[in-house]
Amino acid sequence: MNMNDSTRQSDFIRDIVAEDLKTGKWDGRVVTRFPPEPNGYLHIGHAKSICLNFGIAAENAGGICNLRFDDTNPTKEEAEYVESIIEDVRWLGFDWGEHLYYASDYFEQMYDYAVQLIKKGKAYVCDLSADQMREYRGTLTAPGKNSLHRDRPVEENLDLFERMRAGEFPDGSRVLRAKIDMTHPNMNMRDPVMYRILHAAHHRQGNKWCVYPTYDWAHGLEDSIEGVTHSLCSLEFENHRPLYDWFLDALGVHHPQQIEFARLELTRTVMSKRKLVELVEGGYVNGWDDPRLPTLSGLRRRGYTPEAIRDFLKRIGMNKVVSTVDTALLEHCLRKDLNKRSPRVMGVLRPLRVVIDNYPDGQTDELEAINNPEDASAGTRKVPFSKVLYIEREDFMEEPPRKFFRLAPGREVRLRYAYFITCTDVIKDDAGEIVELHCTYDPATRGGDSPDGRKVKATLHWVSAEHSLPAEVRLYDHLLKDEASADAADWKSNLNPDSLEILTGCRVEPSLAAAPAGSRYQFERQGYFCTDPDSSEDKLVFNRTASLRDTWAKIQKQQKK
RNA sequence: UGGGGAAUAGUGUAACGGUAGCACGACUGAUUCUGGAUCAGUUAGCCAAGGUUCGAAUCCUUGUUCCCCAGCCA
Repeated sequence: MNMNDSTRQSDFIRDIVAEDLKTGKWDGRVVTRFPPEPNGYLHIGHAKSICLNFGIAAENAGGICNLRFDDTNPTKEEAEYVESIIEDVRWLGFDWGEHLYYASDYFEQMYDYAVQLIKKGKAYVCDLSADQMREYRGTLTAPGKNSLHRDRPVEENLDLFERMRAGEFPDGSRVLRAKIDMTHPNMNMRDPVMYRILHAAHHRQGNKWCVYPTYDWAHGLEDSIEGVTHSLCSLEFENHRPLYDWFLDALGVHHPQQIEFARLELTRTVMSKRKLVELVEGGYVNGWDDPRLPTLSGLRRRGYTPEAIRDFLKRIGMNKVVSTVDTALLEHCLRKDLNKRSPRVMGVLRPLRVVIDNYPDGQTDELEAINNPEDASAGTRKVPFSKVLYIEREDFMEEPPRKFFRLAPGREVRLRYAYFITCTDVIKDDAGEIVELHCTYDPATRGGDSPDGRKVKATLHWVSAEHSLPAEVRLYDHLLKDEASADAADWKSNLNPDSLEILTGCRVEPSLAAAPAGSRYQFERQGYFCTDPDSSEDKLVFNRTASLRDTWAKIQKQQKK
C-alpha cells in the first residue's frame, strides 16, 4: 500500500505490540488478521479494523496480516460476499499476499480438537432443546443449572458426536457443549455450545458437513492455527475473551492475545448490518453500492478515495471509548484529498440561458482554463465560448440581498477564464419565471482580467450552450436527518427524505465527453463529482461526492434567521 | 439487582506524577479569476467528591453516568 498517508502512529494496541516485540513475547513475530464473515458487504466500520490489522502488520518488519473468511455458518454466507469483500479490501489499498484463508478449511482440524476436549472430559453432547437450554442457562443475576446430560460418559459423548457428524440427527436435536460452569457470572462461560447440527450446504464445503462450529469455539482455533499473535476485535467480544482463553488453554495450543477496541460510529448514517440490510431490502436505497451508504462499495461509487478513508481512520484514533465520530471529519479528509488531485471542470447544474448581445453571431472562441490550481503539472485545456451561454440559476438575483456578489441587473461579474459581462435585461415567461438573461461583454477582458484594473466581486462558472453536453447529476445528502429522534426503535423515521436529488437538465463542458466511470472532477464552485457506472457517452451521469464549502450558503442561512 | 468495560473543549483524540496539547467544527480577519483552497487568529475541556503527594487528568477511596452480555449469530 501507499505508506505516505500512514505515517507512524500510536495507540494502546500498537503500544502492546511494541511492548511484546521488546520483551520477545512472540519471538519477534507480528501476525494479525482481518476475519470477516462473508454474510454482507463491508462498510467503513470494517475499514477501521482493516486499517488497524493490515496497518500494524505493515508497520512491523516481517509483520503479516491474514485475510480470513470466518465462514462457520452456512445459513448466512455466500460466495458473492466473499468476492465483494476481496474487492473492497484491495480497493482500500491492502494486500494479504499468500495469506488468504477460510475458517471452513479448518473444519476437520477443529473436529479433532473437539474430540480431544471430549476425551479430556471437557465437552459433552447435550440433548436439551434450544428452549430448555435457555431455561437452564439462568439469567444475568441468577445462576444456571446443569444439563441432565452433563455427566455423560466420555465414550457415549464420542459416539454421539460422531453420529452427529454422520448426519444421524435432525437440526437442533443435539449440540456439543463445553463443560465449564453453569453458575459462572459471565454468561458465556455457562457451558457454551461448540457445535450445532445444520443440514445446510456450505458455500465452499458443499454438503460435506452437517455439524458446524460456533464462533466461540472456532475463532480462537482459527487464530491459533494461523499463528496469529494479536487477535483484534471489537468491544462486544470482551465478554468472550475468558472463553477464548479457556478453549486454547484447555487444548494447550498456541494462544494469541485477544484485544478489543471500539467500533466506528458516524453521525447521520447507519452502520449496523441489520439497518443496512433493512435499507437495501426495503428499497430505501438502491442496492449495497448506493452512494448514500457507508458501505465501501457505496463510498467508492460516491467518489470517495481510499486515501481519504485511510486518512480519516488514522485521525480518529483507536480507543475503547464508545463514541460517534462527526461525519464532517470524514468529509474534511475527502475534500483535502480531492482538492489536491481533482481536475477542475465547469458544469452548470441548473442552467439559466444567457445571451451576450454584443458578441458576434456564430462566432466561437477557445479560452484557456487551468486544470488544477493546486497542481501546476495538470496543465491547461481549451474551453469553447460563444454568444449563448448557460450560467447557474442561483448565480443571478433580480433583487440581490446584502452580501450577494453575483450577477444582478446592471451588475458586472467575471465569467471564469472568459470575459467580464454585465446584465442588461431579464426575460420572464408568463408565469413570471426568469427564462433568459441578456448581457454585454467587454472584449478587452478576454481571459478574465481587465486591463484598466477594474475589479468585480464575483466569478461565475459557465458553459457554451451550443458546445456543452447534457448530463444527469445525482446529488446526495446525509442518510439521516440532522435532528434525530431519540426513539431507537423507530430509527427509520429519522431518514432524510432529501438524501437523493436527481438533476436531469445539467450542462457540462465538452471535455467531459468521454469521462470514464469512476473518474473524479471538481465542478468549479460546486463540488466534487465522479462519473457513475451508469454513465455512457450517450448519457453522462455524475454523482456529487461532496459539495465545496459554501460561505454564501452560510450567510443566506444567517440572513434567514 | 450478577459480571465485564469506559468516562479529557460541541465532536474525535494526546498527555503514562511535573505548563492540559492536536485535529475537526464554529466564529474573526487577510488573501484570492472557485464565496473553493491557503494563511493568521478566536472559541471551548480533565464525570463528581474526598484522599496520597512539594505537585494528580494520571495513584487510592467512594459515588455518578454510559456501553456490552441471558443465539444452537458473528
